[in-house]
Amino acid sequence: MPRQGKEGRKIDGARLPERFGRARAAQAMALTEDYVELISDLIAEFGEARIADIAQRVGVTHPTATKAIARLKREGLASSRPYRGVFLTDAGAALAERVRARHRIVVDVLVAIGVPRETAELDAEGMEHHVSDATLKAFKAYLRKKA
Amino acid sequence: MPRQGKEGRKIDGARLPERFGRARAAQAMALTEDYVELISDLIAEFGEARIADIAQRVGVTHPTATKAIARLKREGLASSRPYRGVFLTDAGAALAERVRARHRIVVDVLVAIGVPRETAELDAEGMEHHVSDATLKAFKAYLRKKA
DNA sequence: AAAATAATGAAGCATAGGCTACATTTATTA
DNA sequence: TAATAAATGTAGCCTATGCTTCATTATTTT
Repeated sequence: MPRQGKEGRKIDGARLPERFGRARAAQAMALTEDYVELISDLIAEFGEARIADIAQRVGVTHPTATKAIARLKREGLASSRPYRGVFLTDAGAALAERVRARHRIVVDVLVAIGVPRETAELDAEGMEHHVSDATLKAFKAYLRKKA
Repeated sequence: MPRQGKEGRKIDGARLPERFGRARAAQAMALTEDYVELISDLIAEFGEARIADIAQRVGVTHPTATKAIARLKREGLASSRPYRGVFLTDAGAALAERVRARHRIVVDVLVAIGVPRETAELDAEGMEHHVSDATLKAFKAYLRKKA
């Protein structure tokens, strides 16, 4: 089979690797978003978010949760002191709020389209992390129009 | 702060870790789906899928692509011989076709809702892997109704 | 056909997110 | 208050997916 040589085929502009780089970045952000939202939920529900509860809800062992929290702290989204609960910084709380709002919108759009509510909740959990601001804006407009 | 003790609070049924386990599994599947679809594209376009082209399009170095292909082979989705191109097994080709069809539907739904085509293509790339069969079915019904 | 170029393979390292096992600290309870 | 139970911390290992570097094999080109 011929190799590319000096005049070899070039990558089509519409299919640059950027497409996949996005996916990898989004995946990293997804975990962050999930943890932050969960911490926010726990604080709202119990007044604090503890490693054991976080681990249990995420479905990992506590050392794994500890590592994740350490990452959030590195990123300035959470804070904690030894043997005490985990708290969100202002940045973390703001992120949690954005995530929560986006989640609601994604679910509402899916339901509006005809997806059963329960399925919508499950799928939104994975999909929401890949919804760009532009798409979110379109979703909001769609819901407004529908209402 | 009080610990759980013998009568500690229990996890709410609606928020079982399953939610997160799903996300982790989906993420693993996503890469598989992307590679399989890409190989299918390359074969359709050039008659063969070569490591170098796969790597370039995915945006990784060739050893990384080689590892990914090795995984596909382990999973029975692809085949290859040293210094030759990569091919899909029947299972791999079938998966590629399903992925392609789902991608189209997700993009079409986003566009129908009012998302700009280009944005829809980008976001669909990430979202599609989390669209369950149930949601896909609802998407199809929605598009039929719209048409 | 030899030399140069392109593609593939293989080895070794890094990082992220999992886990288990064990040490330590805090909170309950006897 | 001492003993027990629960929660947290720490260390070390595993797997997956990246990377760089270097060796090898194919293909082009001279």
